[in-house]
Amino acid sequence: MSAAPVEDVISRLKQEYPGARTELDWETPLDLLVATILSAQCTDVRVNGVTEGLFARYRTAGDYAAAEPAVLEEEIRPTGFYRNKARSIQGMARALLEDHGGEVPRTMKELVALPGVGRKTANVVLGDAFGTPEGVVVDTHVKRLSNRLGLTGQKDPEKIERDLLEVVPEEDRAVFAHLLISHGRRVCKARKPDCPECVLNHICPSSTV
DNA sequence: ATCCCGAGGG
DNA sequence: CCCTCTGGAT
Repeated sequence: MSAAPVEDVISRLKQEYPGARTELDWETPLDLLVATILSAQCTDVRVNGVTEGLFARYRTAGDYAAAEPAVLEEEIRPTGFYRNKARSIQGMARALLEDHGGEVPRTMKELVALPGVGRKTANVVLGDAFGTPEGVVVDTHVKRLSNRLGLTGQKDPEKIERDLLEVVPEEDRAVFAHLLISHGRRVCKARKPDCPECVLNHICPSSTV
């Protein structure tokens, strides 16, 4: 079967998940930036469990920069990759202090220049914290569902993003990832996709029903 | 054994 | 392109 029409995918998922948004807990752009760094290869439920206490203690870039590395490592340990993530957070925080007056920058170019921040994290911050998406968030769910739906045949996240930018309307850029992530977690799961319960099963080239 | 809102280095 | 980094759930 050919690729699912992206406008149908979006409209049906909007009906299914009205008000879909990030399920990471955050108050400030810095919170979201840290939470997104912590979310690598980790469920958002686990990230939220860690950030609940973390964000109460670390309110500014200076707080992260001043932390004892071993202490921060222990505080974020349950999210996995804790040494790399602690290094990323502290390097990112120092770069904010040195180059951006302690504030989170608002452009893709500046965000991806921060240690530990790639396009995925930058797209999350731009789309969700600032409401000015420059691209499309491609995480493990967006990657999997975009391939199953035939919206791309690529495996590399940057190539997937290029394909998606061509077909996803600009006004839906930010919500698109949240729709696919919501659906990916509840129905179009990695191990056992629940095709009989999927609202896209009639237009999905990978549907088993 | 596989997967979870990845990034950096080789 | 590949590999590594890490822990916890399923």
